[in-house]
Amino acid sequence: MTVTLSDVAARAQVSPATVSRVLNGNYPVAAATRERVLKAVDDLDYVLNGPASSLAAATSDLVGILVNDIADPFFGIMAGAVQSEIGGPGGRAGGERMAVVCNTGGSPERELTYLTLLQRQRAAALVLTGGALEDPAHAAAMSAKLARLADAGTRIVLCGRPPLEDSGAAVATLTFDNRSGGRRLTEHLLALGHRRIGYVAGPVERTTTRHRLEGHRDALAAAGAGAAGHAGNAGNTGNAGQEELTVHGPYTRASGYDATLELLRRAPDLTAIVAANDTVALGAAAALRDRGLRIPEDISVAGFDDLPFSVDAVPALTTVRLPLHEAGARAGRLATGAEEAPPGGVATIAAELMVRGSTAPPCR
Amino acid sequence: MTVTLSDVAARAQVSPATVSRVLNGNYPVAAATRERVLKAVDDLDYVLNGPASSLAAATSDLVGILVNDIADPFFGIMAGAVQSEIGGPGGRAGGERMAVVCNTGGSPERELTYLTLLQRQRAAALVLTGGALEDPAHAAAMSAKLARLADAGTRIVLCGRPPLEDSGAAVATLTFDNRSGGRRLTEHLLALGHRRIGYVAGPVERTTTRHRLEGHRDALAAAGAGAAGHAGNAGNTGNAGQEELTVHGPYTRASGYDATLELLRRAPDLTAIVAANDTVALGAAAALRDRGLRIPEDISVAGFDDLPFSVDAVPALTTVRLPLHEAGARAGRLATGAEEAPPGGVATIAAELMVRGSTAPPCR
DNA sequence: CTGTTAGCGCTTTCAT
DNA sequence: ATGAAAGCGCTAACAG
Repeated sequence: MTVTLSDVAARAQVSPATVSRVLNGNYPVAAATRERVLKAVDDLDYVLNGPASSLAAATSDLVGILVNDIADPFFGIMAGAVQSEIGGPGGRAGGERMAVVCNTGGSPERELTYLTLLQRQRAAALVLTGGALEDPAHAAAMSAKLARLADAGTRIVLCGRPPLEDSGAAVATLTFDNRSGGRRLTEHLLALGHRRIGYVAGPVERTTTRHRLEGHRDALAAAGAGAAGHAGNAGNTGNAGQEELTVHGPYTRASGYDATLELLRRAPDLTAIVAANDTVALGAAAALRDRGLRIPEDISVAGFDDLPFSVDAVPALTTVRLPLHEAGARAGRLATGAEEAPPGGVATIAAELMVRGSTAPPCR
Repeated sequence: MTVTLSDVAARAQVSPATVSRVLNGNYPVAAATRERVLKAVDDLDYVLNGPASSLAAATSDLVGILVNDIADPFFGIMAGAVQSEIGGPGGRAGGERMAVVCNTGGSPERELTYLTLLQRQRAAALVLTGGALEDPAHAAAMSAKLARLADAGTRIVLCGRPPLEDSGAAVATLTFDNRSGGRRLTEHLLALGHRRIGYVAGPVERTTTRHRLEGHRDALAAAGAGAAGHAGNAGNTGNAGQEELTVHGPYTRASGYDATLELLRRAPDLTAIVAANDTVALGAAAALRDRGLRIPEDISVAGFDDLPFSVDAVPALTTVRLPLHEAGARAGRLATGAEEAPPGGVATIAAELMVRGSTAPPCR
């Protein structure tokens, strides 16, 4: 019923082995023979049996992509870029890899389970995107599983995630400089004259959250120290009270909205709000608007990531640009071996401050 | 080196068949035996070989999802919803299906190639999202391939795409009512008093583009007829000049921007612009702003889809809401057989008009 | 409820 | 450059 390799072989009057060689193009075959085989394939409408092929070859052409949430453009952009480079149709000849996108929803169990599932599929490569959970037990479990996968020949790439601590596994890492980005953003606000800055952070125990927040606090601390040096007055820029001006929540618009209301309650004299990312910033802006506050006249707002919609916010959102597409594309090339791993296995990807209309000097 | 089913069997002192039965949970096994097997699996850190399993069972647990562009939230939301229902980790017991997301970029060749690739993988199901190309040759090729896939046992679901014309293949279809949505949106503008309405359409030869545009023109035609009936004056609401007020382009912000400038050039007296979707509308709004026009005082703007960012536009975007998440989830259930196909195989999903701040009566 | 026995369709040495 | 043959690791009848 279903046509197999040997059917093709029979029709082309060659052995199954030859057909296989033609199809895989990884072995010399006489041009004439190749033509004959290709014609037979066409005549018979033959489609290779992937599982059989993967079983025999002990590897598949599946590339796993782990994301928190594919509906979020932050991940969608990276996933799309990875895909464009792993050689789907239209890619280089023979490259017919497909992307298996796995939504972890930020759950550690699912992350681990997907790793197992991908191991089961004998995935050719694995790209883990976005920040990592900070739980040590989970990190250890991940490292162990990744090491096993790497041993089995699966290429591992981290994209927008900090390098693995321990694991001796050969893992290529592209990490975003969230810390510097966060620092530069807050420095920008400080330079404008802001002193009371609210911070809507991401969920706790995630590297992205922590790094961005640390950058923010680094900037505050530096400014506080500087001010103290100048006038012996650390004012409100020190870390005292910083906790009070920080609210954690998921990377969602709703979280930005609610957290902003809460911050306003805690500190009505806020002149700026920094959000964990652009989506959260949109929620923050909505809350401020609903409170009758003008941006940036009454209060400045800033985000992070520079997602496509951010430039269209009104006023346009000041944010930190992460080259998501470029990073994803590079991750895709690393996953296929088309590009060399960076020296030391880790490359840090710079974040760029984008100053736009949503931030301005505080009006006194 | 790598541990196999029989290793587990040996350790648990049972036959390989029993281990397989435990793992697949589709056959009665004594509780005690099951425990023993599970323990051996755990001890040995055994991971099932997916390709081998798929080869023997003649089916895989892969579900293909075809999208135009996964970075676009329109597709990201649907893909995420499909995924959440096909029973990845955390889904119902035993359901360990994974989603293979295929970016076609709107290219017919890639669409076809991905179909072949998924056929090669013996995908358990296939979800095709978004509008279809209108080229008859391509449509025929798609139908033929889908029929073959369906024959081979792959469940086919169309999500947000019109039903297949010919194909006798058993395909479940969830189609968006783009036409009604488009009509209602334009009716809303007409009711507000707009008569000169520009339309930034999507790419030609796509069903989504055509249906939305037809809805728009239906509304105009109806209004023209009505006006004629009343006062013998079809004014500018007839189809005369409609071509001039329509510009086609891709579903991108840039297209919205450029097309709007072009429309303004052609017809400076426009009082409203309808965009093919929200992303395009954002570009249109940006162009208008750059031209110094206020929304909605000087000119109204409307989109389509109601993507998450649309409510945060300033002013909030009037648009047509498509229940992308719900549709995707349902498609996922259809793909796994968890839900019955709708009667006749086709369900039309209603679009809901969302009137917000970006549309208002034209000011004379 | 459990074991035995054949393959599933392909790749890949090893010959020639 | 091509063919022959031996599995890859698992599932699914079929017995018992």
